[in-house]
Amino acid sequence: MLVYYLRTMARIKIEKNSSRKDVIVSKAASLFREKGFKAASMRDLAEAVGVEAASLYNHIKSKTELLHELCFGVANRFMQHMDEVESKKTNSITKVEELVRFHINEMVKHYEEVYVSDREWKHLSDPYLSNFQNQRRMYRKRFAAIIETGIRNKEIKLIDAPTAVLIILHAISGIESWHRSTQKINAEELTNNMITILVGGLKNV
Amino acid sequence: MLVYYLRTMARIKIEKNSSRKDVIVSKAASLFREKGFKAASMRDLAEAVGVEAASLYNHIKSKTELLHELCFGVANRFMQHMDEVESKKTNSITKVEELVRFHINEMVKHYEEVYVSDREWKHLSDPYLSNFQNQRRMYRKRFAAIIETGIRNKEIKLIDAPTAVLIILHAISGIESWHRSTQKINAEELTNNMITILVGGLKNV
DNA sequence: ATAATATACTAACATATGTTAGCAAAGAAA
DNA sequence: TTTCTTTGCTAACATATGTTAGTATATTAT
Repeated sequence: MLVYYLRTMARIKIEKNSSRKDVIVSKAASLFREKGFKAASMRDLAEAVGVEAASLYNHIKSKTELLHELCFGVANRFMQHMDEVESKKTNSITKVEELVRFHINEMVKHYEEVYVSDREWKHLSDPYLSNFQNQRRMYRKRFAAIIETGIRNKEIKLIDAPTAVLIILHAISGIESWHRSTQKINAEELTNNMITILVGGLKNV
Repeated sequence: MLVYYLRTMARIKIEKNSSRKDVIVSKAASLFREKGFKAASMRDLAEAVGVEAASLYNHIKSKTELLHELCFGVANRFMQHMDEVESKKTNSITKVEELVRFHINEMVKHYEEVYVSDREWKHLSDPYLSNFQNQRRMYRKRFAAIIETGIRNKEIKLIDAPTAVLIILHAISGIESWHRSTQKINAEELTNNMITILVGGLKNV
């Protein structure tokens, strides 16, 4: 008896409530994170997805569209959270702490996307590029405003607020190294350490 | 009378005590910083230098060699400084402060190179890649060791030292945003703000 | 002035890359 | 089953890119 092993056509496997495009975007995130946007080719992506490069174009418009989706997905989440925090009636230090916690949490849970949004947005093209840059600027301004309020209320030291924002945001993006580290402490411990250092400082008083 | 405007051959202009290769490496730094290593082409670089792409190869071996030079140039300076700091007989907080000041100073004075070394080393290829990664790991370990000593001496709060290092280094790399900012405070002021926040913390005590 | 070296140019190569066209197969709707 | 839509495949394209070969032209040394 002859048995013919006919190769069936590949198919992108999807989970419930997710499209094939979602799968592609998600794999793109981890590829762009690993190699960088420019160095990651559509053929690489296709292989990761388990399909031929041309097939991807049944689901997406272009490589850049993938970057859009990733960058704005992340940016929107952050913007929305900023709205929430601003509307709360807590003091400034608490707001700062909440923003920091959210950042860390996003970085830990959606590592690849946040990382890509943070490091690869340069490769967006206008009008998306300017749009994205504006959103970032806005976010930082609003963050700085919270710190400035805290300074006026004497909750926070007299420092340059934009510099503080810059430090905080970049410090958090350092979780990248933590994420790759072999001897990771757990996420909660990491968060607490970060809050201690960023909010409380290093010096023992 | 006929006047012939004969185009003379282009030539890479050099300053005293610098080779043509130095000029190329330096221009490469700013290109790689602006566009990223992969997105910056040798033709871009050639144009920046004022010469045809092929001519670059009279001075360099390959595009990757440019990245080597940049990355290891920076790494070596940092390693050497670490040697100096370790050999000093000051307390730990002072050592940390000195390391931070050096970082900021390097970032401000050799912005492009430091930035590239920090963000584009991924595109190195072995054996340079592993070599570079090892150097980084070593540097962070030595930095963490200083902090740990400080913790034992009760100079520094009881925190996870590797996390502290991670925060500090990434916070400093945020100077990139400062560097691009239109309303820069001056470098000294920035440094002091950073030290205040990183070493002293945000909270007003 | 002549020879030797350093540096630049043009042309071309091999390869990688994003993307499209046209067609085949699979799944869903009728 | 038949029809329609979705999703995949192969082949090919245009372009960009790193790099080399071969040659011409400056600059430096003799």
